[in-house]
Amino acid sequence: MPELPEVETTVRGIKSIESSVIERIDVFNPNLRWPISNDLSFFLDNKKILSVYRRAKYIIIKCSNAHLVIHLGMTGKLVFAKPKDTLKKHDHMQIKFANSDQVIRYNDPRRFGSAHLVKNKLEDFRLLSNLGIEPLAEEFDGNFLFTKARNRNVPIKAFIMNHHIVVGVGNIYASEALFLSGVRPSIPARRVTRKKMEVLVKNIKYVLSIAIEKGGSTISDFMNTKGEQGYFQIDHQVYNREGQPCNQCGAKIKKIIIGQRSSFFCSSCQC
DNA sequence: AACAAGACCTGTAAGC
DNA sequence: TGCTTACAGGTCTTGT
Repeated sequence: MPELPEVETTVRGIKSIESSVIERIDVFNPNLRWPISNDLSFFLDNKKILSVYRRAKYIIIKCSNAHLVIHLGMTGKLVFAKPKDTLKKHDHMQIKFANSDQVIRYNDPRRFGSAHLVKNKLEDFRLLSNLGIEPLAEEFDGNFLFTKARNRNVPIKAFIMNHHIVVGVGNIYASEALFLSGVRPSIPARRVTRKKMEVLVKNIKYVLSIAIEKGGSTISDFMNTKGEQGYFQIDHQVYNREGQPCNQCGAKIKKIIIGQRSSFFCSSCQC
């Protein structure tokens, strides 16, 4: 469950582990995108969790002596369970908390996710050090995006999904934000006007915020595992609606491939 | 520096 | 029913 709102929902869902002590970490299957470090347990057992937060789509668990950084990839999930619950297929690791019969398990069928032990400065960690701005930050505005887009010929959709520019805009919300902005996903980034960039930024913030709100509404169910519920509540205007009528004008939604990713748009509303 | 394409995996649904 | 194929929410790495 990977787009930014789902990651944010996950972070909020596990926020309660802050100030808990990790009793032990068990790695059942280290094979993720990168192998899980085998000294995770050595460094983090009996350490206190100071805070849990998100940067881009990374979940950061700050412990007293190091950071545990988790990415959910395409299909990763963090779910609460009881220690005696039987392991599920694709459970890769488990964090057990002291004085509690609660564990968090990381499950990831496609293994595009990862988990890292960061012992040194977090800012220097190679996967975090070159990231762009947070989409919900105030400094992310029309001027910022317009300026960054000078001399950039990539399609605007690929541009807003480039996390060296802005992080956390995934394939679904890129299509949705472009539709709401009346901007065709295939046009070169440099050709989007300043005014359109302002609208686009507002809509990126809008779709992500709404999705976080909706995901947030299922947080109480989160511990019961139904993590994906929030995701499917969201009404998509264009995503995955090829051939169906546009909700604004009735024209058929089209699908094209941009940067090897499916992209959906209305050729009448978006130019 | 910028961009395109390849790579990593399994599960599911559609097509034959 | 069973086999084959296409495709899926991400992003790092390699090659032009």
